[in-house]
Amino acid sequence: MNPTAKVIVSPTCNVTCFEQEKVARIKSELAQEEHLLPQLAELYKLLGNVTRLKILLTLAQGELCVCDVAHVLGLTVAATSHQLKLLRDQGWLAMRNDGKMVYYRLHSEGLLKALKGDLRLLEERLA
Amino acid sequence: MNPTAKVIVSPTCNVTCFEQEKVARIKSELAQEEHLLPQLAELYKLLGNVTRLKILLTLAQGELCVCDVAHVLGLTVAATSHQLKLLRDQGWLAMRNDGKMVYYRLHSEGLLKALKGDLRLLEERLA
DNA sequence: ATATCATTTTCGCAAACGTCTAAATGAGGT
DNA sequence: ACCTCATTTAGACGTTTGCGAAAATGATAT
Repeated sequence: MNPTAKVIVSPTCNVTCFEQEKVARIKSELAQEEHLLPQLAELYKLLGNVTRLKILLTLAQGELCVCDVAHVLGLTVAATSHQLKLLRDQGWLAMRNDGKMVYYRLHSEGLLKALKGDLRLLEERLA
Repeated sequence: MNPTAKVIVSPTCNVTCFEQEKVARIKSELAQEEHLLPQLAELYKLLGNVTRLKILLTLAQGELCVCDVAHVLGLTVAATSHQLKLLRDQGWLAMRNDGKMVYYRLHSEGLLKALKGDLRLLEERLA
């Protein structure tokens, strides 16, 4: 097989491409799951923050009001409320209103299970 | 039970705390897994980016040189190399040197499996 | 040794992030 | 009505991130 036949330069990114047909195949396969990737990345961004991970583990113990969560975290109530909102906006937390208090809790078990699974991956790698 | 007995103001963060003993218990339990949380957050930060997710899915198909990965992504080689390095630095990618070419591949199956699991969580929620 | 070419590194910049302070909202209690 | 207090929102500030452009590496070929 003539090696030069496999080399091509992309018109879009001006980059040499060696395995042209393989790249093309991967691109088209990728395009099919592409619609889910932004959502998955959003989820991971949400989890990529120690404060929010602590919130999830905290609420795994049951619902708490904002200032108690803030107390656990050692953060401002404002900062805590902000992070709670981010988790709630993506549907992972639910809230309950009682007088002037607001109680937050996990909305589903699924997220916590995924989290535990990923933790296991991390522990495996350490071993 | 006297309600005022449960209310306390933190000396550190100056925040009212209602369920003092529950908060204290959660804090101490959290402290035990605290050493793993930064690592877990780092992993999630790494995954919280569509470009890097695409790289992982791309290399799931087998090893590729940097410029072919760049071609799949539609990005500069420099940007691609940068993202590959981030994934490699955390030990999720391996590289092989062949002449002036560098071939990257997944270092373990575990990460991809975790990723698929988290994707499933996302799909469940949509249903 | 010189030129070529894949890759990496450095630099700069615009956008996003995490927290704080301060102001706004909203629900009770007096 | 007014005050108090839990919570949320707005504004500001320093840090981090993702990318491109350009320079630096490193290896091969002539």
